[in-house]
Amino acid sequence: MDNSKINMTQMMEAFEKTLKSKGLRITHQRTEIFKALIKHTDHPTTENVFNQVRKHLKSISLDTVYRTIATFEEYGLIKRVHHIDNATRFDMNVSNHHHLVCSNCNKIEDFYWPDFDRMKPPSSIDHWSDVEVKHVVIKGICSNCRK
Amino acid sequence: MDNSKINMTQMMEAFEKTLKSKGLRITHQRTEIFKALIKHTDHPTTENVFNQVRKHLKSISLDTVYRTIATFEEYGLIKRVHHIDNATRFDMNVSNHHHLVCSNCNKIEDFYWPDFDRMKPPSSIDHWSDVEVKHVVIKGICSNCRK
DNA sequence: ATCTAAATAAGAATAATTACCATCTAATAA
DNA sequence: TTATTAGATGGTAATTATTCTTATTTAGAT
Repeated sequence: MDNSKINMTQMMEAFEKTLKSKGLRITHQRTEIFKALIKHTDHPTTENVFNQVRKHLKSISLDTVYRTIATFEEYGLIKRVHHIDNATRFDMNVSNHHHLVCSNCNKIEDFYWPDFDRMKPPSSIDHWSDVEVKHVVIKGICSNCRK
Repeated sequence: MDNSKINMTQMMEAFEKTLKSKGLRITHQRTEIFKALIKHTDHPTTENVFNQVRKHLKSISLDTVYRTIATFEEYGLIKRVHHIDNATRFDMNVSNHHHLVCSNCNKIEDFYWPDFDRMKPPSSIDHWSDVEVKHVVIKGICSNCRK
């Protein structure tokens, strides 16, 4: 068995554990949607996920994908990426990371920036409380488009 | 005459100069839309602008507001704010600044962070070129919602 | 004042997302 | 294992944001 399958199994076990601990049912649809999200690490739209899941579950409805993704987001299993074009995109990477967005093709790439993560926000925002997200978006031209 | 009117006059003159230099016509609609944007510094949606302009130009069409805002954006007169909720929002502040977003009421507030602006992105993104935007979004609870 | 390309209004079309409700099913307990 | 039931789903309609189309209007040049 190759590594990707071992990881997949581990991820699916963690997924089921999370759902159970939240009192959420483990349905065929949720399982397939989660698998699709693992497979699509390139910030898919809801439509992308829908099409992927349909390959294995032909009766899946788009609304279920919307609802399920919202549920996953609510329980921290995925992150909603601030809209870049017109469709919302999602990210299985829930660790602290940032985004590169290609001005040309709208591709989104994750990157890490520990030096930034360690910075304290300026005192001018002290009137805001519960700062739980500090996210950087950098726009430029990706290596593909530069060619 | 109070200061706000002096500033308004200056801004409108700058606006007309910009349009002329780009070969764009100075229409009644564009003028009213620009005035509405000056008035609405709280990151309005297209619909917000439309409603404001309608007070003075009852025949304005929503499509004109969309088109005009796109034109203004193209020529650097306003900035598009990365979607936070479902509607796109705009910002008359085209200087280098960042956004605070309230997790509770979705209010967007501008802030400045020179220490961040001076930072060089991590070398892990060196394969991207033409980095022209480096923007931070901080999420928290605004002073109003904290009360 | 006239002309013409650019801009607009009105409404239709499209795209993304959400709401509704009848039906189905996962999880629990008998 | 089966019955029960609240939670989840499918299909479709509705809503919301945005863009397109086309006939008409108008800003700015002549």
